[in-house]
Amino acid sequence: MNSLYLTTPIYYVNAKPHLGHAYTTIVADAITRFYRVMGHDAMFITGTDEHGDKIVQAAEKAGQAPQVFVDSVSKEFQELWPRLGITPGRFIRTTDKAHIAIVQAFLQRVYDAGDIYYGEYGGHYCYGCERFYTEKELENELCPQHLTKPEYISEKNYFFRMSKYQDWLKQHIQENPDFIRPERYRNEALAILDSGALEDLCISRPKTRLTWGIELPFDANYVCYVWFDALLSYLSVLGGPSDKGFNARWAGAQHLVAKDILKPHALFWPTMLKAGGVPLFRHLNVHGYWLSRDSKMSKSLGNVVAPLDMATRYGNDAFRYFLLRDMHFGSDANFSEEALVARINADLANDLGNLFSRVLSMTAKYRASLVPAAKEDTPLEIAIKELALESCRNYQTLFENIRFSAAIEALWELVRALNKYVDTAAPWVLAKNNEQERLDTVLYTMLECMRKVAIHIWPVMPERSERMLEQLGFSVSSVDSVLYIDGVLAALPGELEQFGLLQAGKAIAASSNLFPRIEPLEAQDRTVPSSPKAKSGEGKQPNPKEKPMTANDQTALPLIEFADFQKIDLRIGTVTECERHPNADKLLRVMVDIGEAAPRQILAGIAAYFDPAALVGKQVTIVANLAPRMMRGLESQGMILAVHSEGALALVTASSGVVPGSKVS
RNA sequence: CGCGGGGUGGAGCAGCUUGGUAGCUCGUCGGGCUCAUAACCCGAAGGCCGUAGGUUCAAAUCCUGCCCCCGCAACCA
Repeated sequence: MNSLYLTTPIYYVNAKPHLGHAYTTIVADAITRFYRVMGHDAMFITGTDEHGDKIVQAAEKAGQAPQVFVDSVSKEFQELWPRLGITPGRFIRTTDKAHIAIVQAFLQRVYDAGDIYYGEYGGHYCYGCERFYTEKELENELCPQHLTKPEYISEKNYFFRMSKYQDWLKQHIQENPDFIRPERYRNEALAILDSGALEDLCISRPKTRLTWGIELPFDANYVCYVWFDALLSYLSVLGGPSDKGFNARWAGAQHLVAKDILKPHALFWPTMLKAGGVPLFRHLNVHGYWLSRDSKMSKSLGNVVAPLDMATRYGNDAFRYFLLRDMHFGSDANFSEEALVARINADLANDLGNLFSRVLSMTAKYRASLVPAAKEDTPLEIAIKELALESCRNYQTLFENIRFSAAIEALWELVRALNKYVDTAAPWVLAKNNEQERLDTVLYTMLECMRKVAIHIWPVMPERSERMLEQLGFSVSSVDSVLYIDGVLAALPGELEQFGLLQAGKAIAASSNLFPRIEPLEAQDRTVPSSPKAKSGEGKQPNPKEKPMTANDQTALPLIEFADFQKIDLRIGTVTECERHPNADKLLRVMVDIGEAAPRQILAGIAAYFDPAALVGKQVTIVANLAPRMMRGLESQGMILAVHSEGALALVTASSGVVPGSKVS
C-alpha cells in the first residue's frame, strides 16, 4: 500500500446529482479515510465535466447560456458533498482556466510527439442522429435508426494514434491483474481489446458543429473531443504534469468509476497517458449500478432515489453504512428504503448500538463508569481476543482490496461474537456472585474490543465512530478528515499487534444511544391518505419483478401553473389500425383517428403488453401536440397515455364512447 | 449468432480462481437470559446449488449443450 490519490469521475453536468454520484463519492471518501487511518497520505478529488454537445442541448432546453447553465449545476454538485459529510481534497471544473491551459499543453505535447495527425474522416453521417456511422454499423447501407441513407461526408479532423498502443495496453493489463478491478471488468476490457481493436480516436470537433469546448492549440478551427478534455482533469486538478508536487501525488493514482464509463477509463485513458509521457495510474476501480426494483433508476419509471433525502432522513453515517455494506463492489445492487431500514436496525441498532449500550450501562452500574483493569484471562477471553485480531486483520485486508461489504461483515463477526461473549460471561451473574476480578476482566475485554470496532469503522461511519470513541473516554478530533485520538494520529495497523490500548481508570460514558432503532416502514404510515390497510400476509413480500414503484415512492414533481397544463393538447381518439413496427420488437404502429383528415400515426412502446388486433376500435387518450419524432424509420406523431400497474399496462381511456378528437381537460 | 452479468432453503446474497461436511443476514417456529435500543443468546424447520450431459474416486465449484432473467446498445415521448 502506498499513498493515495483517488479520483471520482468528473461528473457530467447534463443532469443533477443522483444516487450513483453519491455512491461513488461516498466510496471515494471512505477509501481515502481508510488510507489515512492506515497511515498513508491520501486525498481524493471530484469535479464536473462541462463541455460538449449534450451540455449545449441541456442548456438550450433550460433556456440558459451554456456557461450560466454549467455554473448552476456544478454548484449543485459542489454543495451536495459537504451536506453528505464529505470534503473532497479538490474540486475541478473543466471550464477552469487552468484546466484549459493544461489540456492544451498536453495536446500540444502529444501533437509534437507525432501521435496526433490530421486526417480525413470518411464517414457516413446521419443528420437525424447527428453522428457518423461506420460501414459495419449500417444495415443495408442505411442508418440503423432512421433507415435512411446517410450522407457520405469526408470531414477533416484530428486523430489520436490510439491503435499504436493496443498491444502495449493489452500486455500491461495482462501483466498487472489488479490494474482494472474487480476482475470482471478487467476481462471486459481485454475482450474489447481483442474484439474491436483500438482504432485511432477522433479527438476534434470542427467549430462549425460545436464551439462549446477547448480549442485545439494547433488549430483554432477545432475544439477538443469531450472525453479527451474530461480525462485530463485528473491531471489538471493537481496542477498538471509540470507542477512540482505532481509526481509525488500522481504516484498513488487510482480511479473510481461506474461500469458505464469503463471504456474511456480502461482503454482511452491509459493510452493517452502513455502518449503524453505520464506514468500510469495504479488501479481503475469499477463499480456497478444501484437498481430500484431490479430496474435501472430512471425518471420515467419514477424510481429515482434522492440521495440527500435518505441521508437527511436516516443520517449520513447510516446511509454510508448501507451503501458500503449492501453493494458488493463491482456488482449491481438493489436499493430500497425497506432494505436500508432493515440493515440499520439489524446491524447498527441491534448488534452494534445495543452492544455499546449494554456494556456501558453495566460498567456504570458495577464500576461507576471507570474502565477496570483486566485480571486473569480464561479461555473465553483468549478466544475473543484472537477473534478480535483476526476480524480486524480481515477487515483491513478486504477493505484494501475494495471488498467493502466483506470487510464490514468481517468486523461484524466480532460485533456478534461480543454480544455472545457478554451472554456467556454474564457479568450480571459475576456481580451477583461477587466475582470482582472476573467481572473486571470481562468488562475490560468488552470495552477494549469495542474500541477496536469503533476505530475500524471510522472510514465507513466517521461521525458515529468518533462519538463511540468519545463515549469510551477518548478525546477525539478530526481535522480535514484526519482522525486524532487523544491528540495522536489514529492508526489501524497497530491494532493488529496490540490488545490493551484502552487504559484502566479512564472515565467513560454511562450510556449510549448512537444507533436508535427505526420503526419499520410498514408501521409508519407515512403514505397516502388512503386506508392504512394491507397488513395481512397476502402480498407482504413485494414481487421483485414489479418494476414501477408504488405511488407513494414517487418523487413528487414540482407544482406547475394551470397555464403550463394548458400547453398539453390531450385528445381522445379511436384506433383505426394497429400493427407491429416492422423493424422493432417493442413498438406498435398505431393509427388513431382524432377527427383529423387522416388518422395519426403514433408509435408506442407497448408491443409487449398488447396484441395489435385487440387495440383496433379502442379509444385511447393521446398527447396531440407532442413534437414528432422518428423511431426506427417511422415518424411518431403523438403519444398514447397508459398506466403501469403491477407489471401490466392499462390504457387511459374515456368511461364511455366519445367523438374522436374530443379534448381532454 | 451484437456485448456483458446472473439463476444457491420464503427474501437478499456469499461460496466457484486453488473440486472433497452448502454458509451468511433477514424472515418463521421453539427455548433461554434480564446487562441492553421489545434488544441479546441458544436450538429447529426449510435447499435434487436453473436444466441435460461430460470429466473425476468425488462437482454448487471444471467442460459442453439448452432454458430463463437482467443490464448495455437499441425500438421505452
